[in-house]
Amino acid sequence: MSSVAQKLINWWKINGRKFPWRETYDTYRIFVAEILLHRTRAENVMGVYEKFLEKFPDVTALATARFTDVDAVIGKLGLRWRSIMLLDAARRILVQFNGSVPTEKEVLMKLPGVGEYIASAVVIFSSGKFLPLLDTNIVRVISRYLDIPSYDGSRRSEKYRRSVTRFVGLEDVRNSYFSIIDLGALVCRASAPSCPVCPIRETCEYAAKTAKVR
DNA sequence: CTCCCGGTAC
DNA sequence: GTACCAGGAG
Repeated sequence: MSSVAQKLINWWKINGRKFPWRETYDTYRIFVAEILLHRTRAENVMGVYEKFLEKFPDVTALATARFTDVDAVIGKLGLRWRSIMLLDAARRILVQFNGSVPTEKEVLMKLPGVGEYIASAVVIFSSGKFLPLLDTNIVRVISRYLDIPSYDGSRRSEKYRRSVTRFVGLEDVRNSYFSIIDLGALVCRASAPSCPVCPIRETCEYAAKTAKVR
């Protein structure tokens, strides 16, 4: 394992966030969580995730629900169209896959509301297999650490997809990704990053630059 | 590329 | 008031 990945995991074991959707390997629960986390702060998802599973414990329960009942639970997260697509996706999973969420990325990506990120996330977090995963947090961490300019399309950039491997320990892909995401959310924040407490500051280009300016 | 969209932090 | 959020669709 690269030392960067090792440092991130060590840091994460002490400072990482505990979310219920991180404690399961169940594809349905992970699928639901990733949809809810779409462009939405994890802290805000916390409140509705448990309630959602209580109300819709499996694909069948969700697929046979009315839109208004689904919207009543997650509507306050915004992005209403994703509620519509989530319900649509559940119905397709029930009919086409007999109620079990697909575990292949290409199949997942055909579902409404599921793109590159969510499909990869479901595979990674349900199986522990490695796939490149790039969200807002991860892109920001990589951008700063390697001093690569980031733009809106960095998520699909081949350069970024290759760079991810330096931050992920293949022995523990799940927790490794959690550690990068948490670093981006807690330390390497979009505004006012706390470089002094960062576990990988010693080899970070951004930290070196800002230290020089100071 | 733009828009989505409410909640929260600043 | 503005920026930002575990992205995806048109």
